[in-house]
Amino acid sequence: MWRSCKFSGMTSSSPTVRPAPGRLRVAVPSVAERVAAELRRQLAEGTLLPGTRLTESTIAEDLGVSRNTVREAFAELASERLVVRLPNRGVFVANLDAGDIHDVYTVRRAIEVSAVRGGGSAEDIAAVRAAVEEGKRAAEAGDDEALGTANQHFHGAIVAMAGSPRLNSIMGQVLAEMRLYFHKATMDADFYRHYLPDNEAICAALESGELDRAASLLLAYLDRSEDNLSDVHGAGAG
Amino acid sequence: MWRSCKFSGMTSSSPTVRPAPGRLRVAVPSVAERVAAELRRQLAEGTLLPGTRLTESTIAEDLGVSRNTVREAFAELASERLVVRLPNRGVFVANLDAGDIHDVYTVRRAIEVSAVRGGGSAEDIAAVRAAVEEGKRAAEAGDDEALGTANQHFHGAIVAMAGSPRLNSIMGQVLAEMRLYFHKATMDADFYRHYLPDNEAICAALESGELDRAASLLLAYLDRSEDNLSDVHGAGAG
DNA sequence: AATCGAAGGATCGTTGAACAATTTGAATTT
DNA sequence: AAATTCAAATTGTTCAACGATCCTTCGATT
Repeated sequence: MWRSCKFSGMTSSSPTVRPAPGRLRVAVPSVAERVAAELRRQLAEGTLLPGTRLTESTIAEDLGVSRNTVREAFAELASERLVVRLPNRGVFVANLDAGDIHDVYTVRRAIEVSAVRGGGSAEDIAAVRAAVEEGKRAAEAGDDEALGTANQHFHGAIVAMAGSPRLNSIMGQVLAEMRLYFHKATMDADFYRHYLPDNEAICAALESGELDRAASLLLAYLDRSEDNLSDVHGAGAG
Repeated sequence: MWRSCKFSGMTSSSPTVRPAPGRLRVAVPSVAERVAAELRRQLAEGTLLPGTRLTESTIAEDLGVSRNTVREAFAELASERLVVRLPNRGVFVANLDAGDIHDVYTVRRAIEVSAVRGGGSAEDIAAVRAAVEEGKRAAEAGDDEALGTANQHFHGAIVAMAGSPRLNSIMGQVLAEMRLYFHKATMDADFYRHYLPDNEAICAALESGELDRAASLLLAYLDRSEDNLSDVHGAGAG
């Protein structure tokens, strides 16, 4: 269940290292952050499925870090709702139910529509366009994985138009939650393929400055997407 | 700077306590959570001002907990953006700048407007009304503190209309960030008083089902509020 | 005299071990 | 079959230690 993936060992102290004199150090992530990143990666990848229990000591050993550090990583992931902490019982990979999915879409409707209504710079819109084309290429190549990724890029680019670090961060978390759900639900191979025309239409509306139109297209898209996903859920899970 | 406020001591073990047989225990918050709550309280109250450094060992001693526990609490507060962690330098109370304020308002515009557009149940709207009246009473009583609180209740009730746990949580964090800023900026005693008519108008529009009108009133309110706050900032801080 | 660089001290980051409290599941009893 | 007891496993929390890093001070150099 746990592939042994100690990441790059943390420092052997060579005697005379000058610690990069200038003020511009690259801010090496702490061990706790790296553990969180590693777990996040496995969650996104589907190695860790919803409901899986994450035992502190096991993860500590597997990653070669102390329990306390794992704990800090858990706190981070819990704040992102990727894992759930049951007091005295342990940490479990979040298992989204129908209500969560609806809630996630409520958040997406709020911030994506708002971002579209506010419009964006030429570069922002170019990034949206790039995601649309990325999706088309993935569809032609028949790469479903890449298609899903492109779709997330599309919606990420939509939110990025607002130029808000906080909205970007929220969107990132929400997309991570959705990824979690996707691994649980078995869905059509071309689940995303249906949305390519929507993405194209929304992007076109943005490019021609029809913000209101883009917003209503997006809203309709999100509603439909939520419906489809709920159907999948009904079929795929108990 | 730190009032000694060890919270209720954590358990002396009496020999034969039966641990409340049933499954319905009240989920006592962990020590880390209580530390986070205590710090959050002091941040909201203004005891801890923006820029203040929070030293692990000091807080650990003051609250009578271990450094590791304080660390977990810091992680929680950092995820809420109430404190900022500078690697190897320490944890500081977040010090919002003009960009942060703008960003916070971007988030508020997104989620508050969206919530209003979606409308709410009779109870939801009644809660909004209650917050409006709470504000009126505070204004009459000349209680500025209560006025600010009522205003936050008003906007909290707006978002609560969406019935989304995630949006509520986001709004809670955003309001906490604003409170942080308010303690730093010295503003007119009746800063909020100007907004009472706006709140009333928005609430009235909601009650009569004019959702679009309520949404545009709210949007205008938020824009004006952001402007006012930016002015205060320009005057009050360097 | 101003600048640069080398000690010193303080604090953070992380570890490892320890122990109490709690949950869980199995064995035992009624 | 239901209830009770008991032991094992895991979490929650503390404590002590140590290297790494930052900040300050002090002294040497140009």
